Amino acid sequence: MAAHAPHPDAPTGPVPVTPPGRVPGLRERKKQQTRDALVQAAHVLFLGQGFAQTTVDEIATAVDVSQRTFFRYFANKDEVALAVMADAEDYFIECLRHRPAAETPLQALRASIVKAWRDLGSAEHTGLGSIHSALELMRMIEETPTLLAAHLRRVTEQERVVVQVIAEREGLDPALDLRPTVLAAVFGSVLRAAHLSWTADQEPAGPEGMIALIERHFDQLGPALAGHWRS
Amino acid sequence: MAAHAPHPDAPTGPVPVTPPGRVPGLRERKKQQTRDALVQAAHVLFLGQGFAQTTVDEIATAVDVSQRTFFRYFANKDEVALAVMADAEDYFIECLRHRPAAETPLQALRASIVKAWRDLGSAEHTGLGSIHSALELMRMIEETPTLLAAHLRRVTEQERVVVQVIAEREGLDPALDLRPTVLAAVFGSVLRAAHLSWTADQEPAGPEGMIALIERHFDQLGPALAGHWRS
DNA sequence: CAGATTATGTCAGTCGCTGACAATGGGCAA
DNA sequence: TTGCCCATTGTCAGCGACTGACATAATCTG
Repeated sequence: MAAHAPHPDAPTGPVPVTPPGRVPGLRERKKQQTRDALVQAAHVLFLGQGFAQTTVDEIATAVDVSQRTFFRYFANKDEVALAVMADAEDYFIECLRHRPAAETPLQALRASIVKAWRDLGSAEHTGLGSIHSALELMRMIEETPTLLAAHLRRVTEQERVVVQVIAEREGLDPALDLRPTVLAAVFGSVLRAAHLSWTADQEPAGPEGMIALIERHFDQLGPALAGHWRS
Repeated sequence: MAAHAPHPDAPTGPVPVTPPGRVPGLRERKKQQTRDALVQAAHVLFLGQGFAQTTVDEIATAVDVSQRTFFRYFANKDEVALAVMADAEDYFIECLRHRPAAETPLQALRASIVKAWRDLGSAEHTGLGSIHSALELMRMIEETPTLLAAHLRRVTEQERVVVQVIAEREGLDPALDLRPTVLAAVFGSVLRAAHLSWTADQEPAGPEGMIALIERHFDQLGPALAGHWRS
């Protein structure tokens, strides 16, 4: 589920981070707890009264912490809304890392999102928040300019990670060979197109519906790049 | 150069908009003037002391208008920084609209950005601000999270326009045929990859260098999507 | 030259976000 | 257990982005 450093600090110094298999300890647990509570409360409020209409104060007092504490967990209001998406993306990267080397890069990418969606869809809860509410979130993101902007930025950052993973997988240097970069970019854009057409749909089809949409978009990659369309 | 409505309002009512070939009139001219001055002043300040370190007040007083007036021209601080990019994108769309129908959709897109960059590069000034300062702007955008986010959002909005133009061009309904959407997405992502590698370069190569970069990235489209890379 | 429009300035206020400092409370060694 | 260290939190004060409301000044229309 990836740690997600509280925010400005990434200690990395002595060893405040949980040693591999050790029990987190009370302090760490409470932290995770309030973080989760903040995300939870924020989602409820956002979906109930809208993103802009919800103040950070409301979220904080709902969890009974100070506003200042909220900002120690999230750099800004956007971040708390995008938290679940971030976790999902991390899981996708994990899937990608475990793909068999025999697969084509494009195949590996495609198989990874499908797997990620299927797993997160069946798991019912990604640690918190069902897939269902995550989907409502996606629609909200698409409708809220500032959120959409922040989300797109996150996505492009993840794309860099994808470039790195693909490059390692194929034993290439992304600085010399443009293919990993281009592939990651194309992959990301196709995914986003699928997301968009998903949220545009009035029908809130389940995760399986989303997977179907993704597949359909990928299937159009070849035809779209092909020569003349009227033949 | 596309109107860019002052902001919250889009009259469209009687006819305050300039009738086709009529002289703009004093009021309109002064408006355009202060708008340009604001963009100009903002760029100087941004490049000189950084985006975050520049307050809206500074920009406004530099042009000798109130802060409130600034916000009547631009919805937020981001917008004034992205204004030139927006104009460039509008010009690109214009180029795309005039591409011969004989070209493949992908060819038309590719030819359009190249033409857009070349024209804007040789024109020396896009109405204001040379290409050179525009390039510095791009680097700043890439380095400033909030600006990057806003820029990405703008880009995806332009992608919708591209979808529309391509669909009309080929006589398709984008709701039924996914190819325009997928193509636009892929095109946008490849372009962005080129932009990124541009700003990553220490060498501030001119517009021609950028065109070369774009071409190189497009040439990798096929190879990137092809099967196994190690053959 | 009126009188209708429209851009602009002023003012006051909300909200996102941050630095500084003090207080609380868990982690841990003696 | 005791007591020290340090992390987390709360409080406070403040800056800057942004907005609504209203008054003023400028342009445009006839």
